[in-house]
Amino acid sequence: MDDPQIRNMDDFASVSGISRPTLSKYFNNPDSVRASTRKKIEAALEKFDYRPNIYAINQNRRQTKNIGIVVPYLADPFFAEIARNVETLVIDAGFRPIMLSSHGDPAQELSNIESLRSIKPAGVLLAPLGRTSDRARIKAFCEDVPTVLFDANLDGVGEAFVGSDNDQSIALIVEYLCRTGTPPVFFEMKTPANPNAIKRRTAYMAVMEKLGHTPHLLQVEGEGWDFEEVGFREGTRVLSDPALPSRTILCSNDRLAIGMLSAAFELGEKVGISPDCTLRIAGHDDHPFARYTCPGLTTVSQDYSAIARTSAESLFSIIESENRREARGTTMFQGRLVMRKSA
Amino acid sequence: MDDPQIRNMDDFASVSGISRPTLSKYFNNPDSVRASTRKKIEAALEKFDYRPNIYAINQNRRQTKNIGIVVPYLADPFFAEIARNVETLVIDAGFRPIMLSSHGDPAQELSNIESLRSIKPAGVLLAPLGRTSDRARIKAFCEDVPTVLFDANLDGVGEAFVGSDNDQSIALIVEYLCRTGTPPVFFEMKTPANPNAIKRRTAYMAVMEKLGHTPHLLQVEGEGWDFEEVGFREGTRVLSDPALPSRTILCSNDRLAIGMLSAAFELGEKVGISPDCTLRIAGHDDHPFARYTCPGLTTVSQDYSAIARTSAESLFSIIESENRREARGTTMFQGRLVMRKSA
DNA sequence: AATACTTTTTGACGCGCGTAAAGTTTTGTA
DNA sequence: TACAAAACTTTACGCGCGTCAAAAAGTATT
Repeated sequence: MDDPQIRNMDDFASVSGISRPTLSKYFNNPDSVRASTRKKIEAALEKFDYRPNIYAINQNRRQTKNIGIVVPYLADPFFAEIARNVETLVIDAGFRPIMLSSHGDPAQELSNIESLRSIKPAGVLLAPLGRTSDRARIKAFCEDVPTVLFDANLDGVGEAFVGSDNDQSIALIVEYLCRTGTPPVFFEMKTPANPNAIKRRTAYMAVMEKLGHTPHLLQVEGEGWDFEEVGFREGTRVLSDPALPSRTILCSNDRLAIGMLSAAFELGEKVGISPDCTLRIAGHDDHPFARYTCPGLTTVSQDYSAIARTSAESLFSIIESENRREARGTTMFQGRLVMRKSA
Repeated sequence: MDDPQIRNMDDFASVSGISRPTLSKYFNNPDSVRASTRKKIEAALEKFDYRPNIYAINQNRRQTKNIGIVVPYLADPFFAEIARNVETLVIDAGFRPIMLSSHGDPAQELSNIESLRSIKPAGVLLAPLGRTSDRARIKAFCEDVPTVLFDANLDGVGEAFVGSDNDQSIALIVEYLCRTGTPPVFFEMKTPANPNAIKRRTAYMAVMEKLGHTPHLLQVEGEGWDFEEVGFREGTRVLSDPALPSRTILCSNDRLAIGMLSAAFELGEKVGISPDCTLRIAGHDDHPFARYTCPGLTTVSQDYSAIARTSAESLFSIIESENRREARGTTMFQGRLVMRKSA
């Protein structure tokens, strides 16, 4: 780093011996200038500490390099993990990720996309809240900004959707549970906050009917995103109820199951598949902590990295193709049964 | 919303009947204009959809309204939770939070602060990686941008530090464990990734000496941030070792403890304080999931929201005082014993 | 009603960079 | 060596807003 303070691209043009428009081309895309010029510029960059002013750049470019990433609840390790995957892909593709969490709140979700609008992103990767999302306002946003939905779908909103096939994954675990013991009841929140809850409920109903069993829903009270707490509190209640229709419980997601396993432990229930067990509990998602429950949680895994990669790549291709609207694509990945000891 | 497209502040000046410089004042600080003009402007904002271009604003203002928030690992619920607290405070104070995760990687941490530099933030709230952080480069950054450290300290870096008093909190739990049973061994990673590990180790040594007991460190292998995995794998090994010096284990953090509880369960150990138990396990942090382990994890809580609030507020006051350097302040909050059933 | 004070308007410049047009140099090819 | 194509330089304008100075208008005080 040398002495003369480089204040702008003009200064840097002087010291590097390259004209400003060429520098501008270079910073926009280093491969767009001749190799010999590129070398000169990069040699100068070594010597002098200069970075283009990001605000001046974005003010004038019709399209920024920003990509918004919005997830429903970042403090949920499932979303934290998928967001981390997406973020890395966005950086590697040469974009600037702006990560926002809706904190489970539809108003925050709207405020997030409005705040994204003001930074004129090249595109947005949105995992919506789902049921509680303001579909109309989000749709309006997607008209203006190329957006790919992931994790949860909103019919007809955005350029594409990438997620898990809940029908398939729920069928997978329900069939497994039926094959290896008594058919499961389905444990969920009456007014579920998590995005795919309704899909999973209907998938459970359908596959139980198909297998010739009577579906049973345990729809418990509870608001918000503190799923473990709901699983624990309502699990304690449900497990103490002699009218519980089945001792095999499929939870709508792993976090509910984690809470319920804790409740079962407190109640002295022995959870698992061995003959002396009194209860089976299964979940859905393969949450990062699911393998450390007691016993380890049997669940269905979602392919985090495939979902992240596919949604990011389809956004990139939409951005590159100058937003020309093609048919709205839907990609759904298959769940995989993760057999541990809880069911 | 009316028809005429408002493209910039000039357009909005026309339709609102207020001059552009006055509008500029208003958007900078609504209270800086007369109430009557404010009303006129806000009436026009109701009718017309206009928001100042954020890039043009920030290009010209010497100070932006951006505040960077950097945490070591956002997929760790502890940091997710504290980051969520901080983010809310930043928004409420009228700033724009830019949340970044270092993903446990010192190179990423540097890349995060460099990327923050380019958006010219008014200030930064940084929870450093600690031991592995590039102290010199971070210090250099803090010379240019007002920065408050939280969670982990880097000596002499930044304007202030806000965190937990590890000496006090470790003493609290060690004294409790000694009072109620055999003195604990300390379980940690040999080369710990989490920021406060070393502080906790030395605090454990000191308080054990003070109480007249021989400290024992179990320093296990393991890299990275997959603490539950380390706790499980090495916990399995350690618990099977007949030479284990004490059946009371204090883990350096709750995530290690969660893994170890899982290992204990697998091994058929009964963890807890009742007479028939063979093992006691305690942690540190009061991790969001600590109450759902089997049994519930006895630990020391950190005051998330106090740390968040104090660090945010001290940054705000530094920003308002125009960065005039005062003495570097250090605030440490006391831990609180959280007695559950594991110890 | 006259005065002093506050607020707004008018007009103008600058921020740092994107980008276009026209002219000049370099490079690749025959 | 000549010549066309590609890359670069020069010149110039524009983006949307911050900000300043001077003039005008509005408000408060006596």
